[in-house]
Amino acid sequence: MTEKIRVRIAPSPTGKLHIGNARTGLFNYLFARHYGGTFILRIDDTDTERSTPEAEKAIFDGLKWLGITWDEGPDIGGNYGPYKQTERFDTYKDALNRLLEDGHAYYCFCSPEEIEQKRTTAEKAHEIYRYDNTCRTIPLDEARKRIAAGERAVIRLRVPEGTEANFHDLIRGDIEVDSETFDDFVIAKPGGAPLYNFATVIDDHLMDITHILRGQDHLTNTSKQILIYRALGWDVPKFGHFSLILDTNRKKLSKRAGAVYIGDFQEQGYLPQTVANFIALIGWSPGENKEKMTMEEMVEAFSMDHVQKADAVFDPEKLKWLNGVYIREMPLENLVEAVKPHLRNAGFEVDNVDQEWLKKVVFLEQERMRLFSEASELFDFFFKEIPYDKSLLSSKKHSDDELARALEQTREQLEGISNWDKEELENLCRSLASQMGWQGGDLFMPLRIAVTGKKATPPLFETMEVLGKELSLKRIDKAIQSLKK
RNA sequence: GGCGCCAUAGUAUAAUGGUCAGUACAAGGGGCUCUCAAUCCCUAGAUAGGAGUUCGAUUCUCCUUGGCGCUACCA
Repeated sequence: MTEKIRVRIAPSPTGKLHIGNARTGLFNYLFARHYGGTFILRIDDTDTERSTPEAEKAIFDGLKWLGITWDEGPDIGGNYGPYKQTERFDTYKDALNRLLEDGHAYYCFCSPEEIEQKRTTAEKAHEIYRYDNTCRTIPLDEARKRIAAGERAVIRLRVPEGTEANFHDLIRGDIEVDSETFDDFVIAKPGGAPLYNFATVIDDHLMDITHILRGQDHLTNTSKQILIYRALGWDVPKFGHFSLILDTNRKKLSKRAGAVYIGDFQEQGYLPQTVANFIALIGWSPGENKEKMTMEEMVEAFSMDHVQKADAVFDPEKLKWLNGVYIREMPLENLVEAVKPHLRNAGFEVDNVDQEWLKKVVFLEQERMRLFSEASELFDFFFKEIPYDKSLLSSKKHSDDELARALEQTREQLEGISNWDKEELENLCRSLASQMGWQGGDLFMPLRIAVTGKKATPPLFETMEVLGKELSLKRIDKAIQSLKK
């Protein structure tokens, strides 16, 4: 590619940053970086009813969190600004006027009610609704007079009969569209506020966008936009349409699927690099057996050749696995800091405790954690009293009485231990078990449950070491009591 | 309904006009081990169906079926 590449994402600030938008953004970013092009963020806020500043901020924050940076945008400016559509209305007005003067567009005075009625009538008759061109022949000066007199009118594009709007898609190849389906569609609301398809074309052209890479849900818009490019006499950019992300029921990813907004993943304790890495893998592969990649590696490897055509299901399980991979290789200090907010959230004291101790706690769980939000459950016995469940303690091999005696004996020996560290603990418990004629595990499991309240924990003696002598003995006592009841 | 897009194991994907269709997650089994995890080994599992082109198709063409998207004076 010799031309200077310019790509953009143009989200509308009507909600939080959706994972699909984030992926489209990421692909555009990777494409731009790979080819040394420019990546632009534009805010498509022509829908003033639904656009909010909060949503706009969520988009900025979400992209930044993922590590996606842009070269031009509403917050940092650039040579092709402004980068918000609401600030470009004059530009649209000019283009609209040109189209009107040239006869490529015309005013339409049909009311929404009339249109709606015609539409339903057509549907009832099992006919395809197309605008019936009622206002197509109204001369421009007459239309202007009527508007001046207070009538409301939208602006429609004049689409010649039999017009084709086929195009070549970078991902899908040649797309052929039945020209019968076009009608004179609306490009601006009364008052001249541009509609999405129109504003987008103007902006993409004026911002010198070379490749429009977006979701497959825009595939039908593309043909309409091509008609607008032609009416304006502009070159048509290249298009590529990514597949959609589906939930595990093969439906468009919705809130029911759990996390669908980038902020959700952040809250649940996913690492940004996990999420960026993983969403890149939905619908794209580096072409070799490689999955875990840094942003730099993805930039290096990215190519439209390996972008998938078929829709892809988002698999939350694999995301968790990947996050676990990243967590395991995190420096302990970072992990401690990452986990703290989640522990605080669960009501655990993490600030006024020995930080070295906290590090040990986190270290014990590092390879067991897939999500930061799992921390509170994994760690609870380090921070709060545990419930004693006799049935959990009981085993098939030994009676409760035997168990209680064994624990009493163990407790006694533990009491006199000189160095409360994992080696000592293990040596002592092992010899105790063999004295009793027990398998190590037969003693370790009740001990584990006594000190942690859980069957699955980090290695017992390391855990006891971190728990400390006092607390460990206290818990063993309680366990003995509950066994005797 | 109309228009469009898509189709490799449960999921994400790799590959070639011609070896046992490869990898990862998930699943099952095993090793290690005080449990869990991590890790290692093993197993099962896919080219939607039907025609055609071809010496040969999972790959190219067509049809069927299925899935999805769009069908606004939203974006």
